[in-house]
Amino acid sequence: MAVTIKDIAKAAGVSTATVSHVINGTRFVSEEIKKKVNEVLQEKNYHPNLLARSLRSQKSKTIGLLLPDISSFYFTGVAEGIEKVLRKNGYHMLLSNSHDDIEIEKEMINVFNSQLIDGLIMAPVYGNHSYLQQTLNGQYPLVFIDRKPKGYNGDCVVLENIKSTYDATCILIDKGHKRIGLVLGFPSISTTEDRIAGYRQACHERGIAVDESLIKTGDFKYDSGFSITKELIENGQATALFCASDTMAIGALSYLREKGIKIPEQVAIISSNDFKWTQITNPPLTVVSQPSQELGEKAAELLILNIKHPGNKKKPKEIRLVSTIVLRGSC
Amino acid sequence: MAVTIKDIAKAAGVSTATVSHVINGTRFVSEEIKKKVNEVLQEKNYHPNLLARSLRSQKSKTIGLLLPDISSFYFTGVAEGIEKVLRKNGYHMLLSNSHDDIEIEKEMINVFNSQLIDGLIMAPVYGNHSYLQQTLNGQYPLVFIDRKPKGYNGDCVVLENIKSTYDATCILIDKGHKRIGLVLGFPSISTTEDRIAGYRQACHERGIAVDESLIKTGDFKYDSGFSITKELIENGQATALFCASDTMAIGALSYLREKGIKIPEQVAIISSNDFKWTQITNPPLTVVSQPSQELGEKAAELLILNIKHPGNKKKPKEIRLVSTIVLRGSC
DNA sequence: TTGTAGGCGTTATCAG
DNA sequence: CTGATAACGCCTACAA
Repeated sequence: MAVTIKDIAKAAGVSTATVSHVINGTRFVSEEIKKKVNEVLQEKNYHPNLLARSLRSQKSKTIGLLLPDISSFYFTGVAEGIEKVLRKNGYHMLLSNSHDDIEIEKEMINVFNSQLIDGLIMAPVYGNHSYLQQTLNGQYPLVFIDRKPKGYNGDCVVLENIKSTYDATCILIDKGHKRIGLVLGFPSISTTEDRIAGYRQACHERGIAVDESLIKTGDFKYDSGFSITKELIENGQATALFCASDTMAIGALSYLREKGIKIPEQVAIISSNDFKWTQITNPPLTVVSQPSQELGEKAAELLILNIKHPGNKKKPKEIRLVSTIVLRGSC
Repeated sequence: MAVTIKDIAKAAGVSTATVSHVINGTRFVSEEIKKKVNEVLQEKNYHPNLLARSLRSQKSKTIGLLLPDISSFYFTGVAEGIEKVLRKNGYHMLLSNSHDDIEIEKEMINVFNSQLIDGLIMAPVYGNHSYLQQTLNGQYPLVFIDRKPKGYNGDCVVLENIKSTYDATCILIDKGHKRIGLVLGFPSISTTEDRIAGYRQACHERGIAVDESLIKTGDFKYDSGFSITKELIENGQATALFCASDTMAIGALSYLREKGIKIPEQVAIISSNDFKWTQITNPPLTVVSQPSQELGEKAAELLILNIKHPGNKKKPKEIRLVSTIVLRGSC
């Protein structure tokens, strides 16, 4: 049995209230008693029961993080940024994986609803999130990351995907490409839609007709990157590709390499996400360097702000971070 | 205020005990009452307060996971394996990052000691772990992963690093290399020591004298991979490299590429960890494919076993998983 | 077959 | 300045 505040009180000859106040510094205690209590605390190696504390204080100092894929390089960077800020503020993180499945997402939210967390950061999966209206009764603040959910309005921290895809497309067009294929993630999530919008805008401004068959959606995974690329090259005669994720880009590169297609001579490529390994492919990849850590930090800061000031129920806040394009040999 | 069991009891005209028993199916309740209670439960959208439940039952159904680097591809795979098994068993996961710093590790363990978790999985950082003897009073079971700690004995799930490094070294020696450099992680952690042991054994058996200056330790990061490689090549005249982590291998490759050194003609390379991107470097990397997900799964299974059967205090169990070498163009 | 009531370890509200 | 004591929400003897 772990040692409790009661044990300390008895051993120090004071009340539990005094012990609690010594621990938390929440009201005046004479130096003498304080010293005595601290001694006993040390001696008995006391550690507060956070469960009991949370139950009583209605604050768990824990936030939930719901990611669609915890082994994605991108989301891992986000998680690290979040963790950094949480640590600095004395919060912990309960991590879950929605596996990009809305049923699992709902299930996890129900778990989080059990007073376990003071706030939630989530990347909403593909699907309709209007269910959050009922599921979540403003029990705790919520910050969306990476994607804006459908059917629910809330604070979010996202990337300027319209602009970065616009820029990337312009770069490709300016290099003379007319058939640029998009290797995208899930359809009808905001990042995918934004990317398509940016692409269309660039094509439109540069006077290039958009061939819808060059816009393909997948699931962010290697295999879909591979197969979409195959289609775009074989059937679509694409001469350039924009990949929405590093993992899909690896799939794309694998296909190109397998077919002996030269980069960038025959097919140019720009990928999202900048990781160390993008420098050592041959040629090195031109990438949209997404500030994943910073996104996590901003989200955590915003969430903690919302936790500390629950009153601020104005219109949802939206933070947009810009990515930068790093030009390398692949285009 | 969230709806409690008391509210349900009042609304359904029964006692809290009955409600609790209906929820948990823990004693007989007449069909009629059961139906009524369930209706109210639905209607009021009740969710149990897991904190209160945990406080009462002394079980939180949550385990802690302490990793040295949550953005490492390898540990991310481990986390995913753990998460998978936990989910299947109705457990949650509290994730923390020790940043390979023993002070942070201690601090996090103290947090975990606060009855928050039913068990802990951790990859011990570089340093002495005898402090665990006092810090941990068998409050909850603990499973170490990836590395065996110094100064503390406990269950662990690790990789057969002696054998895999032995095999890798043999491959390089058999290709005619006599000056094989080791690009390792932290000194005196078990994985590093095991790798050195495997290397020595291979050299010894093949009649090659070990030049100690070819054995270099770092911190698993890109920069140390880069600088160690520079040293090994420039000063050590190494013609082959074994890298202890993917990230260090990227650093190594960056250096080699920068210097225009041909792989594998001038320098051969074998790296730990098999990720998709290792296939698209030029040439594709020969790797020690480490079963990171499986390691996570095994660790979680072992931990849950220990949680459910606390009596088993025999000698610490040690599970060793074998890696397989995937031959590609880099050696 | 169901209800009452005590307690898990804290914090917070009273008194004193 | 400090001590009792009542909650927090749930589970579970024990009673009825």
